[in-house]
Amino acid sequence: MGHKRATLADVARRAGLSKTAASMVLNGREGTRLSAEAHQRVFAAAEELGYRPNVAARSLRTRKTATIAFVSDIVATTRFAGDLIRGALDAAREHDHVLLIAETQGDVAFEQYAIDAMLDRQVDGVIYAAMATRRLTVPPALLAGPVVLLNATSPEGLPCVLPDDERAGRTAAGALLDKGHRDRIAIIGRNRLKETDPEVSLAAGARLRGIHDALDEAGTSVHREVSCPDWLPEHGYAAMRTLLRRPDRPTAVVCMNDRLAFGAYQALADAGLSVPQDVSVVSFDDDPIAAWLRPGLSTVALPHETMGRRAVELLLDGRAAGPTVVPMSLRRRRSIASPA
Amino acid sequence: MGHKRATLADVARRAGLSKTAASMVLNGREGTRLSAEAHQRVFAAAEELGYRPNVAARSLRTRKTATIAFVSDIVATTRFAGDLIRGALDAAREHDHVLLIAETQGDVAFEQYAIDAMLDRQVDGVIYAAMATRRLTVPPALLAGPVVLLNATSPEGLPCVLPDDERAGRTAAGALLDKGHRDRIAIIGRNRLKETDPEVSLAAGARLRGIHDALDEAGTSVHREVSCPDWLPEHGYAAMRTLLRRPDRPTAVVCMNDRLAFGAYQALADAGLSVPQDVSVVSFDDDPIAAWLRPGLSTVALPHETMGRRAVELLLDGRAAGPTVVPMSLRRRRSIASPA
DNA sequence: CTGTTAGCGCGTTCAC
DNA sequence: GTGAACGCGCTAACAG
Repeated sequence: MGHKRATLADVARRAGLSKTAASMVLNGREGTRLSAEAHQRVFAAAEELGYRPNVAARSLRTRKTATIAFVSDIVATTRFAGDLIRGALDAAREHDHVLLIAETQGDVAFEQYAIDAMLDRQVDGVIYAAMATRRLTVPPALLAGPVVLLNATSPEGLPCVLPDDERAGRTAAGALLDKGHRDRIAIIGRNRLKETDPEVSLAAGARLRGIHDALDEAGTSVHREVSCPDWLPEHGYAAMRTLLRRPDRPTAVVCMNDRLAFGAYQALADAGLSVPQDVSVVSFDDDPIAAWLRPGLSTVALPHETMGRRAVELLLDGRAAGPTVVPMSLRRRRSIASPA
Repeated sequence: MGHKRATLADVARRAGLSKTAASMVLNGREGTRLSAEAHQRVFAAAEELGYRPNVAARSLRTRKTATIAFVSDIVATTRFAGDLIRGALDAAREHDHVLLIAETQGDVAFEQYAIDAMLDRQVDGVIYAAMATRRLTVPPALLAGPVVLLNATSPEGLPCVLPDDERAGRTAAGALLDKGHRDRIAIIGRNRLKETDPEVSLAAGARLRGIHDALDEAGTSVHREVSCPDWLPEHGYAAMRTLLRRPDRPTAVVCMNDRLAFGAYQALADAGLSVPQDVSVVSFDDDPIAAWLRPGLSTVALPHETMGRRAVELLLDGRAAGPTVVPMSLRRRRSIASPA
């Protein structure tokens, strides 16, 4: 690949100057040390030869590769991984950097491999990403250089980027309160494990706190809460069915994520009820299905692209410490109405 | 990053040998040239120092970086991008390689930037991926080194990896025929642009041919075909409604992708019809929603993970030319039954 | 047989 | 403005 590329020596020769001079000119060093004429000649030569520096050679001296490692636990599983990566990619490009990616699949051996591979390539820093917002422990090898955690925190208090799930909870509940819902708001998706183990999820507890706080402040409280073994459509379906079995049906439901909401929609349809006339629904994530549902699902969006971007900015900036919280905003669609 | 790493010189010194000896031992060169004892000493020293070669330094001489560029048009938009990448990542790891990723966003300037950045880093080859199966023209700069197209072909006849959409079409139609559907099979998702412009889609035409061929061979033909401006749920919804307006309602429908099928499900539900008792549905892609729908949607899966894997295998193997076709298989769920 | 010396590859940087 | 060394690992040529 890239066989007969012009080297700095070629440029220097063509410009009739030394490699040193060429290097200085091309790197914009030393304002007046070289004549304007020398500048012209070097630029012209570089242009004519299509010169591009060899990053490997350069990094040997400078110890900078303009390359960032993006290591995540799982890239393929969730639709959101792509947004995280895209944001990171965009920011990297803006700063003339490039991304080396690897995934650990939650496997210690793979993780070790990935980290070694990145370090062998002298990356300038690493972004360590989790696909579910959670706390994790960072492999010690990473602590030697710049790291930022993406969608995760760690006990070490490293710089990290997190979505603001607590405010998202307030936002979701607020959207319902604003429309006049009050004493018949239910929650679908309580889950003890997700709520109590920060290594599993940080989102569940935070969203819940936000919801409860908002209702508290409005002088009311949750009507009913249904637990789910996981946050999948089938669990949302079952949860909504149990809510509908009771006579005092809720006027509104907040689902802990969009997949649950999808299941809830199905249960409502099966029961002959319609959204939002009979029951309003609000949720979290802004999964693509939120827009595909009929009526469109109002949901508080995960700002994954922004988060990915912020992570590389923090990494390149270098002076960040502690968490950076990215706001989540409500995508208003048609699933919320005033109670009948 | 990686500040005080041990160098080859450190290893050699500790082993009491020259760098040459250490290098040869560590690279497994020259069977008997060095004593067994020397081998021991070098290995021991390397082990004790945690030595790992500096890839940049090595590549300066060998011109190999054990790094593959993965350049795609769009990573974030579709859920499938992740699978393509994951497959590539897995195969890369198995061959001790690493992936440098970039996306062009369909923008010529971004593409130029990405390619230059990859080439500057002396990647061993590039995988050029498209998120929708289509024909594209490869930037000339890439033709200088090993390239494989992923989910795309090019006029140049470069090595490429494609899903077998034509057989997928036969498979989908076959699943319906097997259950006894015959003269009332409809298609949702005809689209002249996708079917005729290979730079837009190669999948549409191929799937359609497969479906038609299978019906031909069964001595029948398509009952009705509905065009859609795009392959989104809303278009599937509209298409199904137009089918249902006619008195001779189809007994089965094949949707050109799962998102259309999702819309079709909604229209059927709105009409009070049920899948598969009233209408059977089969589709393509195996989007996650296929499993979430009720009943589960039977669909012919895009083998994205396998394709990603195959692409790096082809690239590293080096001797491939022309297309490699990856089979698509039917995910049997509950959306197909015998006609009433 | 067992090993070493002396560059090389490419760009940066120090001392003159 | 320049020569020469340097960063790190590989390798042709050479020597005990």
